[in-house]
Amino acid sequence: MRYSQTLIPTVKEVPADAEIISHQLMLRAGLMRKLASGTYIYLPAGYRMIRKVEQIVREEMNRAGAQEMLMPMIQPLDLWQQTGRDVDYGETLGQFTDRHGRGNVLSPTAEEGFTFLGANEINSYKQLPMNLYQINTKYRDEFRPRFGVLRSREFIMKDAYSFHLGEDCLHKTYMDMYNAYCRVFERCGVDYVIVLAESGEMGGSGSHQFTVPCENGEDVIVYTADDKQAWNIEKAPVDALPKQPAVEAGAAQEVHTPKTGTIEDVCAFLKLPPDQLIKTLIYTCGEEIVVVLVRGDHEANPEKLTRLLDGAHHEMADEAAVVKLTGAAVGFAGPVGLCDKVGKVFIDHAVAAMAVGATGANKTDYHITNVVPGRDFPTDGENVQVVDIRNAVEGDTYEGKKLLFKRGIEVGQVFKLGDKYSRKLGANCLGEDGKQRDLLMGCYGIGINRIIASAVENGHDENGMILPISIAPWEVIVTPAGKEDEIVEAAEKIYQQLLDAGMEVLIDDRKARGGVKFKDADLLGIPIRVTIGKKSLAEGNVELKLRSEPDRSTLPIDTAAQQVAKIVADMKAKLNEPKS
RNA sequence: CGGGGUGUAGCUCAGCUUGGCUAGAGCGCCUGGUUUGGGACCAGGAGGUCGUAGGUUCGAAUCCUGUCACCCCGACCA
Repeated sequence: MRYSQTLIPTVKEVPADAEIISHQLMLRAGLMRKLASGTYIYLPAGYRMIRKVEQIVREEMNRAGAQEMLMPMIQPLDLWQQTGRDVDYGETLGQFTDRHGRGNVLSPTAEEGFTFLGANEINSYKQLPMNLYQINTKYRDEFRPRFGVLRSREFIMKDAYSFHLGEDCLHKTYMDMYNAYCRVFERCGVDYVIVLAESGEMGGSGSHQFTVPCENGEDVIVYTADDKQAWNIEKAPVDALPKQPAVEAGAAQEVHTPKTGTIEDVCAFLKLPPDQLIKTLIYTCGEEIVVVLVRGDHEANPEKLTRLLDGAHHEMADEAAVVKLTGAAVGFAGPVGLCDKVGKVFIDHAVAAMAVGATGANKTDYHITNVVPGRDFPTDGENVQVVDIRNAVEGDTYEGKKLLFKRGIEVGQVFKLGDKYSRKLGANCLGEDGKQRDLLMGCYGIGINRIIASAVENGHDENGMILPISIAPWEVIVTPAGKEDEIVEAAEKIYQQLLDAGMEVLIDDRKARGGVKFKDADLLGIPIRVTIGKKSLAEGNVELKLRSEPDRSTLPIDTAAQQVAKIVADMKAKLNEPKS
């Protein structure tokens, strides 16, 4: 590829609306441009990277026995209504009505489509296991796109769906995909950690997430101090806190606390630290009211609640429901006298461990102090459970081991879906025994664009990107530093030799000064630069500069192409080595 | 959706508080010349309905109102 004939619009200045380094560099290096909030145009260099990542994914999927196909991106709404996910996805689901008045969905993921296919085409156990995938554009109407490509509305995802009868069969494919994912991320040259995850909107019964540790990540990873176990924050379990020693608490007492709707206000007013408050969260789950109690300084964990409700759809109660239940304005709910009036009460361990606390009085502008769990409200009973229902925080332990936190970018996730979709969409088949059973499914996603952003987050310096050779837009850049005929001719010759040796090469044939070319080559993060300059050429040499190394070296011009080919091969081989 | 911020040349921004000649700078782009291994220099040039609609005014980039777009924080409130 010739630089002069390619659109690589690098810019010197940091774009004003890019906050994080990967976003800045992807714009500055001319990989992409923004079309609108959360939608990006991929330019030639950026798209080359996309295709290279796709190709690695494709090879590993095929190796793992999955078959590539293509699902429409626009899907009928009624298919989504059959699984109820039109509701579960909510506003994030992009929809439009066509000229015939039919509802359509812009696919944010494709369980429905693939299950539809499975329902129609899989009839016998003899076809199983079956594992299908696509690499396709996904659309999610994010409430707030941000961080460039990390949370965009439109993105490219590899999504695979497997079909089985029997847990063992599902588990085997699940592990095959798990291992394939490890190979994908290793080959792409990104560091990753595997964490136990909740299955979120997907529903199901087992999941691992592949996360690239990085400061700007949106996900929080929780791991034990011995580094043996890791979870997504949504899933991380915490030990129950030790019961605080009982104190001589007087009787519970109502206190007038005007205009104190938030924990902060209440703390300030009552002069209590937040860990002595009990937060009362009210949810509706169908017709049932569900109450969750957590300590004032803790956060309830929606995924843990979902699990406790067996995946039933629920949401925060609206204002009217809260007023109706508590008889008070929002902000003054409390457990005292409330537990009999609701369907379920989940009390976090940390609340049950409190000796005494303060909480809402179910009366507008009043709180109650000196509340003793177990005395003033029940901590057991038919509808009351003490459970782990909050997010882990600094200082928590699990099985006695200290929990630590770091941020990361989720680049892939594997799920066991069980029969959640197959049951609803009638995807069943005949087993060996001639009996009809629902198929078990697994699903497996990889965010293609996020792999690139992650690689940039973790591979850059003050001059630009430092890319792994497997996903860099070009493996080698040939830079003639000078416009003398002999330099240009030598550069063209070595360019041709490198091409002939099967490498992906960019020749910077622009009529620009050397410095400009070096800056752009660095910004683009091309792993290997071959420079043809006057001085070294006179000695029969070219220069070699690795993007990841500070120093340059020289190669004899006659064997340079050969040696560069070897370096490229070595770099690639290194990425293919199994992780130590 | 709530809060905050920003919209002026392709990019980064100044000008707005206190309205007033033809709206500015740097980078980028075009032409000519000198340079030529780490984002060169000199000279000349192209490029802007100041997001948009309305209002106030003799006069609006500047003041007021609406609206749109973009960015940041939050959306678990008890």
